[in-house]
Amino acid sequence: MSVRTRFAPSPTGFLHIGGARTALYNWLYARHHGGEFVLRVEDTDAERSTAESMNVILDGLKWLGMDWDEGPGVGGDHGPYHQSERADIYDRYLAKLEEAGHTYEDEGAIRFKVPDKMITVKDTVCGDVSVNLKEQGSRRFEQETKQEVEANPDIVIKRPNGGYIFHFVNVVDDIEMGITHVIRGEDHLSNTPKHLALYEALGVDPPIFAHIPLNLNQNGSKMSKRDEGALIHEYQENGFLPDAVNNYMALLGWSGKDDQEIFSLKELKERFGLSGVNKSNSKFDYDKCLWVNAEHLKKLSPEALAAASAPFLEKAGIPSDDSRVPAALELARDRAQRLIEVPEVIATIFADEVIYDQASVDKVTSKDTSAQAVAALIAGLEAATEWTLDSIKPTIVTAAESIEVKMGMLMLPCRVAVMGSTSGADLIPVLELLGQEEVVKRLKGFAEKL
RNA sequence: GACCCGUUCGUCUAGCGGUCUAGGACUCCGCCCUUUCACGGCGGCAACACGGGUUCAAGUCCCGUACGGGUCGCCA
Repeated sequence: MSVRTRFAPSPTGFLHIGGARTALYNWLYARHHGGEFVLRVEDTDAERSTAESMNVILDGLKWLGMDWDEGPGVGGDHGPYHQSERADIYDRYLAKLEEAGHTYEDEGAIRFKVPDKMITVKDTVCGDVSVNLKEQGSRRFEQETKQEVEANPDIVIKRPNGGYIFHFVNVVDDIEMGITHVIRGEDHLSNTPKHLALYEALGVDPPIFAHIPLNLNQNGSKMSKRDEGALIHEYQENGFLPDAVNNYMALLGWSGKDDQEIFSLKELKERFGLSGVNKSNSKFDYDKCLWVNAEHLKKLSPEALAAASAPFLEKAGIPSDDSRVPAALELARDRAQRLIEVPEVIATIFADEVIYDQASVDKVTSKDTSAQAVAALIAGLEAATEWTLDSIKPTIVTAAESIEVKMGMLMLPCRVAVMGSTSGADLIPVLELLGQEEVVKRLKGFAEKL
């Protein structure tokens, strides 16, 4: 059986991590089975839908590396892919429903008669879930008054203004687009009996449903766009790798059932399956997401690292054609969890002036041995006849011996004098990259502070 | 409130009746490596929500309770 999945976002102006994760599961499932992934825009609610708000979502998906076989920008045989342009299709389906006597008018709106019987959702993740819509819908809970009131269980499928309602268009589109597997958030589980009733009234076999658990924030409530890590474009801006984000999203609700946690997109594609999806909601953990990104960073080829870092270097004013950049990036890769941290680690190498971190400076200047240490460093390093990775360390050792201290006593002052901070990249390679002249210059500049 | 779903370390999870004195990962804490910063290595803290069953045997099956989440729109 061929597989066709879909992601059907409404254009809200943000690609939310929950939505991206749903998209990912659908995409992964389709790709794993060699099937198709369809993108459809649910913009029936015209007020909040703009081209721009949709582009944000498309850009997010593209950045993550999810391609769609049909949908906005690529076309396909089942278009149009914006619900706002599919009115005639909905009209056609509504006529079918009307003919079969499944609908009636109610104050200008069209309602669908809900059957008075148990409807069972056979969910791939959640198992069988049964409900009687007529019974259920005959009462409604009013949030404001906290009261149950009588209600019409028959669902509205068309508004008096002619607009169609989600449940109806969702079902029609999935039928028309030949969707075989509907993978969506568990918040839709309770809606699914309505959809099943619609499928039956239309005389169409429903697709396979899989409702995936929700991602919650640290407080255990639904993630909102204010929560850290909620918006995909922020990952991009902060220097996360797309594959790392995919990796982390996949892990939120899916497991490969072994101890592997770091997956490339390709591996995810090979291994993803609905049987690995679990039933309970998960809380988003930014720290773990950072760790996953760091792991992906470590695995990047030098070329890929350079390419991914380029925008961040540019923003920091580091010339990417500087011959020292590749070496500097290697120094940064192990201590940055995100690309945005890369410039912080290596900026001092490319800076004309050392930018001193006051706390680091204080730490060094408060020691009365520091002046002597810096003097020894200047003397030793200035006199060096060789300046290579291998030669610098012995030179510093010799300088330390000249004032009868251990090398460790010189490293911190040297670090702060040259790099401006007690933390940062590996010192010796930085010295090598900077060159003898620059290092001595920086040491002398720092000596004046003492 | 009614209905639906869920409940293993703080968090993500493994576990599909015996191999569980419950495994891995993140975080945190030690130690080692490093005469610098990290990476890394090793180790530690830490969980089967509760109560009843079923069974020779239950984290694993069943039923309750509690807690959490979801749905109940002429939003999607």
